[in-house]
Amino acid sequence: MLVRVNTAHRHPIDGHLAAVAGDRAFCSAFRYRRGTEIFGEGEDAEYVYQINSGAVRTYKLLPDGRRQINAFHLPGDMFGFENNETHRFTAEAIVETDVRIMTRSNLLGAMPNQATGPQHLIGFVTQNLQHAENHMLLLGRKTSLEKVAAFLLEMDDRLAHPTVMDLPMTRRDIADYLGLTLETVSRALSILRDDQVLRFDGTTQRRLEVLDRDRLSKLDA
Amino acid sequence: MLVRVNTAHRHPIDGHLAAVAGDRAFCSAFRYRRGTEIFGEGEDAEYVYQINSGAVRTYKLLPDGRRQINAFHLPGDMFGFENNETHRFTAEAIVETDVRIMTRSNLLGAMPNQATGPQHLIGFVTQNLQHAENHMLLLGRKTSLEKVAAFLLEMDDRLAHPTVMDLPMTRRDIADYLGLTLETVSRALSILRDDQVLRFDGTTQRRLEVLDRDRLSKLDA
DNA sequence: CGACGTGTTGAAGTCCTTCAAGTGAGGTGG
DNA sequence: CCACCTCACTTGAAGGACTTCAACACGTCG
Repeated sequence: MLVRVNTAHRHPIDGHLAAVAGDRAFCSAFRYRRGTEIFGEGEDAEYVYQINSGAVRTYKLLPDGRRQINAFHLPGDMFGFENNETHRFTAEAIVETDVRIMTRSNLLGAMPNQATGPQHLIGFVTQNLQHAENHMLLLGRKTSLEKVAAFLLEMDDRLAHPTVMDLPMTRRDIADYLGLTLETVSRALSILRDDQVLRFDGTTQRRLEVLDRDRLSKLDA
Repeated sequence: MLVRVNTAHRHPIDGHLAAVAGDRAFCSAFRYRRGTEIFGEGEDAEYVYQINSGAVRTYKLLPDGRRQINAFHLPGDMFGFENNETHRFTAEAIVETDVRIMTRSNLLGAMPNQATGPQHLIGFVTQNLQHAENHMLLLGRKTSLEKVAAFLLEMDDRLAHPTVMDLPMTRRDIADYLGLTLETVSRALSILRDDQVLRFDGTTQRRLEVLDRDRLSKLDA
């Protein structure tokens, strides 16, 4: 499973949720099974979540079912914080996932007691915005191969360049993240495999090793 | 020219910049000619801007020149505020544009004096994030006709549903905002014109009237 | 074991892009 | 004042990248 070690992409709000919010904050644990909805688009934003283990996808749907995944969240990541009262997208556990939960009011109530509270919050939202801006460039202007290369580099980076990556998401998840179909993602991965840029590890197609990061970077525009 | 009247999309930081930041803040005016760069990606974020009149595009470029426009900014809009020290994209005046400028440090220094300062800032960033999230769905999962319909609805809404819209941006700008080519945008607009959804006003193709907002909404997924 | 979920690969199709030509408005200079 | 240039836009035709449809392989799990 994925283990979060990297510091480059670390959230400003890091470490244990309760530690950030202060002692008064109440923080409890929860477990979601694979495929379970954590919260839905439009629901009241009662809680803020931090992943202990597992992985989460957040996405929006069009009326006819077309899906756009905004982001994948890995251990250590915080998600579900909304400035307004309701969630702007749906969150689902990709695999069995352990999270820490704190009520929004507890977090907000505890924050101002610490001088760095509001800065942390702005930093968190800003980081999400930055990711979204980069992703708009990817979605609007990159080719399928560039998209898949960028995805692999992002995962590789967030997993601190492990020798083998064990991706929690399906090809369809990747496709809905990159604005492609699952077949196109599969084809792109096959091309990269044939070009010796990556290697599938074992029988499962989710475990792979990046063999040539330089070439991958060049492929990503 | 565009006149900002609408309240629905109004920024939390509204009204005159200096009024928001407090009396101590120093705020000056500046004018940019059509096509001029206001700031570049990677530059130090010294100033925060608010548009008095005109229009601004913010965008990112790929090494080979492919461009993705994140957002169009109209009178009343604030832009250029970065939580980190450098600008994450380039800003250019689309037409002759008057802005109010305040140094980042002045704004940040004056903000905490007002109880609502940090909330305003978070709200501003959150609003940008919300727009980016919706735009990712558009870029990744909508068809060309849906994209153009969504663009028209967005402009119509931000201009408070005027009888005639006078768009400041070119077809290429619209295309780079929607992840399309200018020809595809032009074709989509022609289809909408032929279908009596909109009408071009006069000889210039930038001035147009939305004839059927309901049909436009249905076309936008 | 057989059913299902996931992934790969091929072939056909389609939407958008690319290439190309033509129109019209606006600006410049002789 | 108008020829001339340029820029923005439209429209057609051809091409291509990605999607859609389809078949098959492999692991997992009831």
